[in-house]
Amino acid sequence: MAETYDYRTAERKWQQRWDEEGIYRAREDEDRPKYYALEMLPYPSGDLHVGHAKNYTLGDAVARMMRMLGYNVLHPMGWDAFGLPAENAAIQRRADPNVWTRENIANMQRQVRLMGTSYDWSREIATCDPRYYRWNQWIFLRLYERGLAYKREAPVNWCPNDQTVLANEQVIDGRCWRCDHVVERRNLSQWFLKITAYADRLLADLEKLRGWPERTRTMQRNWIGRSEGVQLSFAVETSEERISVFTTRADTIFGATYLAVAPEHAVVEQIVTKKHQNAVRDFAESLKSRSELERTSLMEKQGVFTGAYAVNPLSNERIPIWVTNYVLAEYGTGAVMGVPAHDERDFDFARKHGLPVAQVIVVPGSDIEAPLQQPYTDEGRLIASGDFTGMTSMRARKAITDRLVALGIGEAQVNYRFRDWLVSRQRYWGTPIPIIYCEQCGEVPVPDNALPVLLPQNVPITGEGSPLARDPAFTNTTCPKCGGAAKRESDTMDTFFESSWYYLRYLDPHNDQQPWDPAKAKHWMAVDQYIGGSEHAVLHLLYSRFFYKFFHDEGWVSESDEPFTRLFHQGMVLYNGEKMSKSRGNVVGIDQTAEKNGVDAMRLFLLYVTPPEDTSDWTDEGISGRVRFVNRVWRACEPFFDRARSVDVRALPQVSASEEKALVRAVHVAAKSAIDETLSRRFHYNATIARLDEYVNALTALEQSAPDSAAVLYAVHALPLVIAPFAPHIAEELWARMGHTSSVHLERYLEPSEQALAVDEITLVVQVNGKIRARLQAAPGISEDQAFELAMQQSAVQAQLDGKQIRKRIYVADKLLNLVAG
RNA sequence: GGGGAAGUGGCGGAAUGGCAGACGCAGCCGCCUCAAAAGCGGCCGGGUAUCACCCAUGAGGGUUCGAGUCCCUCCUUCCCCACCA
Repeated sequence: MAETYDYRTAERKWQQRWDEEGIYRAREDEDRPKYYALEMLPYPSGDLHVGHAKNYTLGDAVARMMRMLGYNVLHPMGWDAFGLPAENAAIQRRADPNVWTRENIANMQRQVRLMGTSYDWSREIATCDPRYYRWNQWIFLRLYERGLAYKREAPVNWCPNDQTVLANEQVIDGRCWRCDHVVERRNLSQWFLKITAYADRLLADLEKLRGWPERTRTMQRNWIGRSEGVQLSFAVETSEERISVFTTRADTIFGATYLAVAPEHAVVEQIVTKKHQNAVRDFAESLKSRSELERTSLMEKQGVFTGAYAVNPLSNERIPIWVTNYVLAEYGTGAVMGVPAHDERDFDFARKHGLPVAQVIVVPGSDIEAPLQQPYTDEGRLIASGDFTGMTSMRARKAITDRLVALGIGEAQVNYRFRDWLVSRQRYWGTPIPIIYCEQCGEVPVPDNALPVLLPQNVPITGEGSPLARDPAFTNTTCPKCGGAAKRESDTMDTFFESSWYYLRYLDPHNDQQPWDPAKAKHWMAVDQYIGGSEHAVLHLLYSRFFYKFFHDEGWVSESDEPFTRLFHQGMVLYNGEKMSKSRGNVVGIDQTAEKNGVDAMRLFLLYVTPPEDTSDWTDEGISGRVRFVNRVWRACEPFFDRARSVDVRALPQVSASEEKALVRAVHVAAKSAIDETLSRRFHYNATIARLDEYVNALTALEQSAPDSAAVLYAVHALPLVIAPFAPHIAEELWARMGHTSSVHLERYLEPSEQALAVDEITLVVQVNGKIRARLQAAPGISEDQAFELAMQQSAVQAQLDGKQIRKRIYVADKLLNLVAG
């Protein structure tokens, strides 16, 4: 009676063994090339589902492949453990955020292990651990010393539901990224990180990131939003005030027919005339009470006249100053020159409010006297522009900028769309910001030797206001400078702070002298392959690049100033075509799936169902195909354990029959596919697993017809080696059954042999005028003339050539012969 | 409105410019069985005159001896950004 494969027992046994023997532990080793494989660290929300599993399975297959290809692989895992869900659990069911998070970590760690992943658990981190967030505070202080962390009052995004501020990157379509509540604008004093100081490098270095998806680079480019232009000021007729505007189209300055100012702009109060005061105030008030979402979705351009006029510094024309809803207070100077003839928004606004449209650029091929029916936003040759008339737009921009500089009222300027990163949060479950406020000394940083500033336990969390601010035991302290009574900062850090540098802590997770040893960073960085969802294309990936450039400037990391050499976004997993969610109750959990199908089948299915970057659909029928595959692998090997033992898998078997050669070839084709997909970084293991199917199908077939063949014994013994990165448990079990005492995962991968991959016979396609008329079996390397002779003997070819002359012969060696006739 | 990616059987998908549909799922037929499950074998884009030929990779054009693949136009879907001056 044949023994059947018991995946439950085998999986448990091998996971335990790997753990005990620490076979995935990484050590610095100068003799082998290093490879840092990393998946984005998860938030410990409670349970893993097959969506997580896809991410970790892909990363694990890559790490295992690289390990078997001779690389010294670092593959760590940890927990992004601070954040709002823990606090919400505290509010809803009085759970302690610390206990809640620890329990979730324990459960998710169990599930990640259950998947048979090859992580080095000795490097595990949790960001809510004081031994970790201590270094958050340390890094914050270094940023502070460099002037890269600062506090200021600014209009910020406030989520009334989560009772905290949000970074611009966390506001999606005017809504909170976590709870989807409409975000409000508030003027608050908050901590910022000066990411804009790195704007140019963050933008320019995107060019270096050839191993990143193009669309992610484009998204970052657009998010940074660099634009070159000139900032110039207009005199106000009845006031000492001047109004600065930013424009990328200085060449259109003679076409300015009004100035448009944001309602929040400080100059408005100074210049507005008595007569217009009420209208302007009402207008500003009507906008203030609206959320940013309402304001921007309102698209319709509105505005009121201030009664004041400005003077165009080059044409000396007098133009009215309007307050409008379409000028953003936070971008540029909060004011723009309105050029209706050459800007779509200005055109809309001017037409609505009866402002003149002054054309200053020639529209090619049209009568310049005819009034413009639509704005002309392309470049061209200038008219009606004083000294600059006749110049091209490009030349005029330069000349006009030079003139404005000479007049002392303008300068060339670069503006960025993105803003500094708002990092303070009015929440409990995060890293305390290590700053103390003293009445005598002002803002004082906590000294390094007083770190960490511990997050206090047992603080009441109600969901209203900042919990730390209401805890006097925490806020009351003494000033590190003068020793007098002082107050601690009660805000905590955005959790993206922790995740911006965690990949460095893995290198040196137990260091209590510094966040990491720069020598270790020199050895292991940069991350060779980073794998995670595309939802972090801007947020986490931009922040991390910023941090890493700062670390590089400080000399804490060497080599590159980019942390992630190659990036891969895996697609999400649906269930029966629908998004999985707790509320729908259609989440496919890891525990049930592993129990029902086995982990190897689950891993194989996730890699097989689609290319990894595509959205995959989990179906119960689909996984059954891989369960069948695992069982087929077992049945193909089980009767041959004893005989296959003595076969040397590192030497090709002596075989002559074509079926035997075909089987040996199938083994090597599969191995080559696995290697090619890994080294090309395409990771299309769906194709590799199809080759594994063919391998096992060929093996099963030959076992029927020639069970004693050397090819069968070779293919049986090689199978665990070839499937090891994808189905690690059954691979290990088979390997052990064939007499090996050390792990298959520490073996070198099967090296594809040219000889084994070679074919005895090729099929040569014969075309006449591009249509297939015959197929010839021939030896590889057949000459064109020989092929032609054989082709001409084919009746189907003769029939097509009947009465025609061959004008041309196209020959692709070992593939095709095309006869062009007419 | 701008930018990006993609359209191939009932489904997921495969195919360095060279045999379209590998491999699998579902389905159908058969073997095994008292029966079922499992397993094994076969069929499985459409048409017709079925050991053969014709049509077929969203639609239309182009380049080429040859196009699913490259170029242009259009249609559709998905994603991202969206008053950034």
